[in-house]
Formats: sequence, structure tokens, C-alpha cells
Amino acid sequence: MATGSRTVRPRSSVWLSERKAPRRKGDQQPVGLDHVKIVAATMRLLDAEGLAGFSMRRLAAELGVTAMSVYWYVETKDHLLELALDAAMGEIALPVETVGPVEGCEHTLAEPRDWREQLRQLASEYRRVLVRHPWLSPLMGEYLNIGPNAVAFNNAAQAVMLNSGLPDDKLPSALALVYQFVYGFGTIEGRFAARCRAAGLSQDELFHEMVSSLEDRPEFDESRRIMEARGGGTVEQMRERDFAFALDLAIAGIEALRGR
Amino acid sequence: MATGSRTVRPRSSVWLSERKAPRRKGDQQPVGLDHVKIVAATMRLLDAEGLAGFSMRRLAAELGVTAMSVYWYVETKDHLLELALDAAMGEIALPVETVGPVEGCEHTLAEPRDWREQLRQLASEYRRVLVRHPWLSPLMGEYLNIGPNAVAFNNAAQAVMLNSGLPDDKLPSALALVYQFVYGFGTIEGRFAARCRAAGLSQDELFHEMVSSLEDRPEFDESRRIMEARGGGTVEQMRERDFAFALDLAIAGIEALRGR
DNA sequence: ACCTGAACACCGTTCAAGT
DNA sequence: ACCTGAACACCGTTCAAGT
Repeated sequence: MATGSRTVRPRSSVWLSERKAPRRKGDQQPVGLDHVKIVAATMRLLDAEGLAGFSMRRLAAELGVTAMSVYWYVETKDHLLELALDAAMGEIALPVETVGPVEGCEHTLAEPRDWREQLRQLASEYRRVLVRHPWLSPLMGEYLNIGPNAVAFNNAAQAVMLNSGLPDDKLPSALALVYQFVYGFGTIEGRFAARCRAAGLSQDELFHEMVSSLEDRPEFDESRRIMEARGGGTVEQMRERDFAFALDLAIAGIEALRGR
Repeated sequence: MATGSRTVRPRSSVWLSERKAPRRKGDQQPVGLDHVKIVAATMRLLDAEGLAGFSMRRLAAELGVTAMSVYWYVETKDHLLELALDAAMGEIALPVETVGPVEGCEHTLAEPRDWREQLRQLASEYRRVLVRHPWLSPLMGEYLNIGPNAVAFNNAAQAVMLNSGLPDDKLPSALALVYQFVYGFGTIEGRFAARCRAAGLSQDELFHEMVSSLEDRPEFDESRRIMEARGGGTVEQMRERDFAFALDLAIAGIEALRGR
């Protein structure tokens, strides 16, 4: 979590408080920093060093500026992280016809298909973003996540699920089942990938190292048996299969119960 | 996340490094602190102040002791948090016949039933613990979570899913679908409850406040429509229904695809 | 309008010293 | 064996001051 809140504070979101006015009046040259540059540098740092390695001072150094300059553009560290969070949500490609007129939405748009394909597509896009930016998961837990890109994503997910044939009052359950699953799956996958990068190992190398470090622990016998049953291939291939079949399960469940 | 790791460190887990030897040799009186007391105080503080409000100095003050005393018993803050994490996992009641001989397991045991009932039971126990201790979710993302209680829980979850009739190679998918869903659901629920406590509002009060604060935002029209379709009752009742039906979907999916 | 510098109240942890 | 105190290298943020 952001360590900014030493004591519990009122907790306003960037999206609920008016933003700092854009500088650069008239036709003057921009002086150096601006909102876009700051958020981009923030995401770069977060990708490179992780959430724990990120600090306002570190960011300022990266921008070649003194520690306090950033505060001219951004109210707090938390607000900045909310901006980075929503920027990352904007990297999720959305099925084209699901995108309503959300102001500030930066999503790229993908091809339309039937609802199962759209669901799989959204899920895999979401997963990819979570893996690409491992700092996303903790931030989503920490903040409200109601920025324009997050809202557009939620609306797209709702629009897709609407075509599943489930009655409206069952949609929240189905949405939670699918997207909480993807969140957890992508979170674990992203953390593992980050761990690999940090250790300088490939995913398969680290995986086998972990497996063999638990070799003599009988509590893990059953887990090992199941993992072996899952069959060969690389870690990545196993994960693709697990992910795809879990979505198949969810879709099958929806198809089974939508008639009631 | 624990801010202990300013720079990236080797990342050993408590469960992978031998513990500090228990003090109190012979029959001497315990001098003051001990492992159990420290973890208990840690959980009390985490419940009361949240993860962001917890610090080693704060804990020491709570224990009536100087800041550095705790370090006699515990290697780092991260190790201490791992101990608290597993202690919380130990609060999950497990279906009795699923518990193998995991050393150090503190779980209480629950009645046996058919696999659907056992699954629902485990899911709801897991959910309750996540809600009771909102600091659990971020810690589970941060650490390996391979303490004795976590392992016993995973083994129980596997044992229950084994009875679903799914072939072994499909078990990881089904387990991920169900328990990642519960994790996300319980995380959101726990955060909302904590927010309510902090604001001094009931869940329904805060909920209606949030809804009405988004009243004039057309991007939320569709969400609002769905929420209204979901029907009346308290926030808690809506959540129970959503949770139960999401599990129904997962179970229906498993039953639909287990024959292949 | 935009940026700086010093300062405040915090962190986790090391290390030498006390009893 | 157990606990303390001072110190180090960090935080986020405030505030008065510079240009």
C-alpha cells in the first residue's frame, strides 16, 4: 500500500476531487514537467523497481528535478498512483461495440465476436495487463479504481455479460466470478514473473527450483501429484491451459444456469 | 506491501529459514515477550489500525517495550507479517476428513458433507477470514503463503475438489476459479467494511452515499441499472445472494464439464 | 507560475552497549 | 539471554522562500 497515509485520512480519490488546473496558459512553452510526463515516468519506475521501490524522491530524481517539484502537479503520492492505475487500465483492448461514451477513455478497440469469445478476449487482455504491470494488483486493492479507463472496462465487461443470456440480477455474480478469478490468476502470474526477473532465472528454472526445494515435505505430496497429472510442457503452457479451462468452467456454468 | 525491502533483497520466507530458537531454557520464568504474544499483538494492531498503520515501533510500544526488543524474537518485519498471515489462515475451519497430518496446523474442524456443501463451506470460511482481517489480502499477494495453516487449507481445498469428479489435470483450473473468486470477493468486502468503520457509517449508509455521489455520472448508468435489477434488501443480503450464486455458477460449470 | 531547500515526523534495521 | 539507545539511510509532506 501507499505508505502515505500514516494516520487514517479522509481518503478522497483523484477522480472525486477536482484536478489541479493545467498549467501553460496562452502559447508559452511548457516549462519542463507536465501531468503526462509524470505519469509516464511513474509507470516506468513502477515497472522497473516495483511498488516498494517507488518513491516521490526517486521519481523526482528520475525526472531530473527536486523532490518537491512533482507536488506542483499532483496532490499526493496516492493521487499519482491512482493516475498510474487508470493509465494501466487503459492498456486493455476492449471489444469495439461495447465502448460507451466515457470521457477520457484511452482504450484501443478490438474486433466484435460472440459473447464467449468477447469474454475470453477481455479476460485475457485483463490478465496480460496484470502480468505486464505487477504493481497494478495491489493498487486496485488500495484505491477505488473508478477512473475513466476502469469505468470503460467495467462497462465493456457488463455489456459482454449482458449477451450471455443471464438475467440482470445474476450479472454481478457472473462478473465477479470471472473477473475476480482473472485478477487472482494474473496477480500470481505477474508476481512470479517479477520474481524471475529479480532472480535472473527463466520461469521454468525458478519453477523447478521451487518444486525441488519442497521435495522432502510430505504436506505437498498431494499438490505434487496433481501437478504431475497436469502434464508436461513449459510453465507457460500449463498456465495457458489452466486459464483457458477455468474460463470454460465459468462459461459452462453460465450456460447451465442462465435458463432459470 | 511491507516497506522493509527498500532495495530488492533475496526474499527468504520465514517458512524456508530456520526459526530463531525458543528462549526460556529450563524452568525459568518467561521474561516478558515471546513468539505467541508478539504475533497476537501484531494481529490485534493490524485489525485495529490496518497494514499501513502497523510499524515495528508501534508494535513495540503496544508491548510496552523498546523498538528493537522485538528483533530478538523475529528476524524482520516481513517474517513477522508472514507469521501473522499464517495465523490468520489458521482461523479457517476445515472439513474434518480433509485434514492431513500437517505439523503445526491449528485449524478447527467442521462437519463432513458432499463436495458441493464442503466447497461452499470452505469458500465461506475463507471469505469470512478475509473480511475479518482486511490486511490478509495484501499479505497473501506479498508473501509465499506456505505456512502450515495455509498448506492445510490448500490440501483441504484440493481434497474437496477431488470429489467433484473432475479429472486430476483439471483440478488446478477449478481450484483457481473458485478460490481466486473468493479471494477477490472477500477482499473487496473487507475493504468496504474497514472503510465503514473508519467513516463511522453502517454499510448501508456508506453504500447509499457512494451511489448518490455518482448519480449525475452517465458512465455509471448501466451499472446502476444492473444494481437496481439485483433487487432490494440490505447491502449484506445482496452480497450473500451474489456470493452464493457465483459459487452456484462455478459448481454448475464443474458438473457440466467433468464428464469430458 | 513553477521550482527549491530546509525541516518535521515518521520508517526498518544495524550495531555497540548494557544487565 | 534479553533488552536498550543512538545512529543510519530512508520515507511523504509542509512551508517559506526564491525566480
